[in-house]
Parts: sequence; structure tokens; C-alpha cells
Amino acid sequence: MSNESNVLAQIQSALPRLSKSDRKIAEVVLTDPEAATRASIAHLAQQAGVSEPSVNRFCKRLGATGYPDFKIWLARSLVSGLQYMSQVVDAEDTVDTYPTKLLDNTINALMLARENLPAPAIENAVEHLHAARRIYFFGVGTSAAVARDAEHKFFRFQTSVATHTDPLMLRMLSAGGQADDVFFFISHTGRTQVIVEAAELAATTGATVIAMTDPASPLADASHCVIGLDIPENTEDYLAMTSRIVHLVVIDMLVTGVTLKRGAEGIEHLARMKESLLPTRLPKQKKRRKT
Amino acid sequence: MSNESNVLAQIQSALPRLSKSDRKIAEVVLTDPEAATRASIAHLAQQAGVSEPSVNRFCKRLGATGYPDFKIWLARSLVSGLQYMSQVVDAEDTVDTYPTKLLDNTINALMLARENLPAPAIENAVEHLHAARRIYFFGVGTSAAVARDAEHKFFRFQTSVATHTDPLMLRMLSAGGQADDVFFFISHTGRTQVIVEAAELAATTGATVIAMTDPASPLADASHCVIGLDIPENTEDYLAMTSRIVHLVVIDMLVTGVTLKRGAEGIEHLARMKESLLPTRLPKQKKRRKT
DNA sequence: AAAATAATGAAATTTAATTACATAATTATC
DNA sequence: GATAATTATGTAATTAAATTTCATTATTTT
Repeated sequence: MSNESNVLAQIQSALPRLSKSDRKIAEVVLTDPEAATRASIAHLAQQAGVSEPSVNRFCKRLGATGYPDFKIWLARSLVSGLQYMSQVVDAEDTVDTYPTKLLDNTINALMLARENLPAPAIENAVEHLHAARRIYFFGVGTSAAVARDAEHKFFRFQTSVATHTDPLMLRMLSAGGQADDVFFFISHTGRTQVIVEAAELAATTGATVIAMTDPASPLADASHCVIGLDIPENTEDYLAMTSRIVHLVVIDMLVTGVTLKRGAEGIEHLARMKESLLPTRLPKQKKRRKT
Repeated sequence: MSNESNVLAQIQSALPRLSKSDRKIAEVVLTDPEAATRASIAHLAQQAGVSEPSVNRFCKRLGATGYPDFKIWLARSLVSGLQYMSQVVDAEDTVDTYPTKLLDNTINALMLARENLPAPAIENAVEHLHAARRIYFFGVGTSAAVARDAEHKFFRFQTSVATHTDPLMLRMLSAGGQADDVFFFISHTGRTQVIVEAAELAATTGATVIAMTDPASPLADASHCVIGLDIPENTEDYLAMTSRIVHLVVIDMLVTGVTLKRGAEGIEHLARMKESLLPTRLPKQKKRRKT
């Protein structure tokens, strides 16, 4: 009964079972829930043509502690500013619209990833990356940037890291894999031929093959460990690829994971960082009140 | 100002500018916004260690009509379980906690950027990039990855693009700027010496200097067009640098802006570009999940 | 049709939020 | 570096809002 996540649906379904005045209230609320969140109990009562206590009882019957609480429930069940469906940029868009669209798409992709984080795969990947003697990050096109970012981050560990985009280099290095090597492939679709071939090659050498890609793809099939992410298909949308952002954050996770695994020294570093954050909370500049 | 779509991001971005008690209130709200929606003004005041009128004024300063109205705003901007305070990864974190922390921080940063998008600066930058004969993207360290991403994207236009990280190259190229050139500098702090010097050099040549950086920095001072972003406290280099993600999305915006400016021909060109990538992909296969 | 039960509203009460005002802290000015 | 001006904050008074109580009116049951 007290499913506070969707009061509106709750009211909707209860509608036929409601009493006369309760139904009047429900109808006013359903007609304009947004307005209801701003109305006082007196106003809403007047709107529905009922008394204030009736409104109050209506709220309690729905499971709220009272009218203000009911308004909070109502507000929460209303979707806020952020658009939840992927928005496509088109020719009519202006500087006032497309930046927000792109941001919203990115935020959405991250929230989606947040819902279905492949924690076991991440843990597994961290273990392999931690134990690796040598790591290769391979990605082409947009994913090349992600691979380079990963290289830049893992560079600070003692492990040797390399990134390449040249197909020949990819093949040669993949073919020459050894037991302690980790080959990390990045591809949104998991269907880029060069990458898939390299992964298949690497898998035959005894090296560990990790892939950050679509779980239902040839690349995933060729890999030992798959970091599968739930990313909305956004490749078609001009050049903004939201998957790339998600991939970068996953790289951050892997680096963080390895740092934690390295124990004392890594943790000490994290502790130092935590401290360095504290002063930023205090007013270091002259403060100006916002209007 | 009174953008009620996301009070939390609004509070977050205002945080450094707030007065002592306002900041105390803000911190309580950000730490547990969910709880704040249920608390009375007295309870919240007590939690923050301030008086009730202070809470009331805080709400009004944010644009709400009062405390109850503020709670409605808060409820509306609440997204399932997302943490609004920047979280630091520490030694106690496990694979079940740190990935979410990192994601939350990133989502947070993006929502913040969404609140204070510098639309005019973006528009301005788009115009310059569109008109440019030659574009240089310069960034070092983490920002180098962003610069490369930008290069990769702008490469698809007919304009010639280049990225460099070598200090000597930066100086030489910056000194040789011409009227139709655009120098685009990326730096979170705006205090990286190499970058600032290069920007100052470039500015003397008649070329256009654009900077994506802290508006109150030497780099911003040296530039003709500043894309200033509101990015929360940042962890250091190796670990998750949220600013880098925001920068990448801004690059997406710029590319999108230029594409739209190029009109039909630009969109068609992009379509051709995308088609040329198709042969590098393997055909789709039946869904077969692997994890 | 009468009794029992449930629904509703007027008025009283309680609770919460807001305003007015005084004081303290900060910033600006000389 | 002291003083004036401004801004920030808290106490107490006030107002507004929501809730409860209780009497009245509908509705249902027998």
C-alpha cells in the first residue's frame, strides 16, 4: 500500500474505489499534479470543492503522514528537469538546446551503467591487471582515446603498458602474447574487425584477454573476461559517443581497484588525496553571496 | 537564477560562495537530501546547528518561496539513491562501493555543469572553430587525452587539426599563429606553465585563443574566449578526474555546434564518414550473452 | 424503516513556518 | 588600525498552515 515511489499511479488505480469527495480530490490532483505540489491544503480543498480535513484524510489514506508529506511524495513521483529518454540532436537545435541534450544523454548513460554495474567482471579484471607483467590497451577510432587514457593512468604502476592503433602492430603484439600479459580491448560494438581478430589471436597465446564491450558480440566471445555495460545505442548520433564516457569512468574504476589492491602504498596515496580535498571545502577565497 | 529543475546541483555550485551558516545547511542537505525532504525546518536547523530563520532565508535565497516550497524542489530533483556530496575513495572501499562512488562523482559533475552551462562562450567558440582555417588543441597530462579526442573529432571536418604535448612544439606553433588559426587550450587549473605561456604567445599573433579552464586563472586571462565550467573539487591526476569527463562532453558540444553550423553539407559529410566505417565492422549476430 | 456505520465539514487546537527586530560578525573606508 | 557601513545571524513574536475533535449528514445494513 505505502508504495511511495509512484503516488500518481496509486491514486489512478484506487480511483474507482474512492468515496465521493476523495474522488473529487483525486481528480484535481491527477489533472495537474505539478500544481498540486504547490497548492496549500486550503487551496486544494477549495479546488476540489471539499473541506480541508477531507484532503488531509485523503493523504493519510494513501499512506502519507499528512498533507505536506503527500506533496513530497507527489513531487518525487514527478520526473524532474532531466530528460530520461535519449534525445537526438537535429538540425533545429540551437546553442540553448543541444548542449543540454548531449549532457542529458551522457548522464543517462552513466545512470544506466550505475544500475547494472558488472561488479564481478570489474573485480576479475582488476585482479588480472594487478597481477599482469605487461598490459596492452587496444582500441581504434573513438575507443583509441579511451585506450590512451587507460595507458596514461596505468603508466604510474610498475607494470609496463602500451597502446597501439596500427592494425599490423595489433596483430604482431597480440600474436606474441605471454602468460603474464593482459590484453585489454575496448570497443563499443565489439564488431570492429581489427580488434576482434587481435583478440582472437591473443586468446590463443595463453595471455589474458579482457574486453570492455557489448556482451553479445564476437569480441566478447573471444575474451576471457568481459566487462559488459548497458549503454544505450547512441553511435548514430553525430559524433557524440556516450559509451566512450562510460568507458572512461570504468577505466577510472579499474585504476582505483588496482590502487586499492596494491595495499599500503596505494592506500597511503589515497589518504593523502583525501586530506588534500579538505581545504577545498573551506572558504579560501573572498566569498560572495549568491542572489 | 530560479532554475528549479535541480536544486541540488544549484546548491552544490553555490557552495563555495555561501556564508558560514548557509554552508552548514547546504552540507546537511547535500549529505542526505532524501532526509531533508522529510525534516521540519526546526529539525534541519538543529541538524545544521543554525537557527530556523537561517534555514528559511537559505531557501528563499535559492529562489523558493519558503521552506515547504524548498522541500518540494528538493524532492523533485532527487534521483534514486545518487550521492550528491563528492565522495572520496578510501582503503575500506570494495568493489561494491568504489565504482558507484566514482560514477556518482562523475554524474554529479555533469549535473553541475548542466546548471551553469556557459552557452554564450560555447556559441562563440563554435563560431571561431567553424571559421577556422587551422585548429590546434593543446593540453598536457590528463588534458592531453581530451585534446586528442577533440582532434579526432574535428579531423572529420575539412579543417586541418593538430595536437601536441611537446613544450617546444607548443611554443613554436603558438608563435607561428595566423589570423585564421584557432588555438584551443585545455587545462583544469589554468595554471600549467607550458600551456599558459603558449596561450600568451599565441595571443600576440592575431590568432584566436580559446581556453577551456577555470575562469579565474592566468590561462583565462590570456585567452580571447573562455569556456568556464563549474566543476567540483577534483581529485588528482591519476585517479578519477571528473573535470576531464566534463571537458570531453563540452568537446562533443563544440563538434555538434560546428556540425549544425555547417548545415546540410556538414551533416551529409558526417553521414558519409560514418558509412566509411561500416566495412570495418563484422555483421551483427544473434544475441548470445557472455559474462 | 430504524439502527449502525461511514463520510464529511465547522470550529478548535496544535504545530510549523515566517517576520520583525536586535545583536553579532564581517567587510569597507578612511 | 580604528571606525563606519554592511551583511549575517539568532531570539522572540507573529502569522499561517495543517491537524484533530466532534457534531452532523449521508450511506449502508438488517
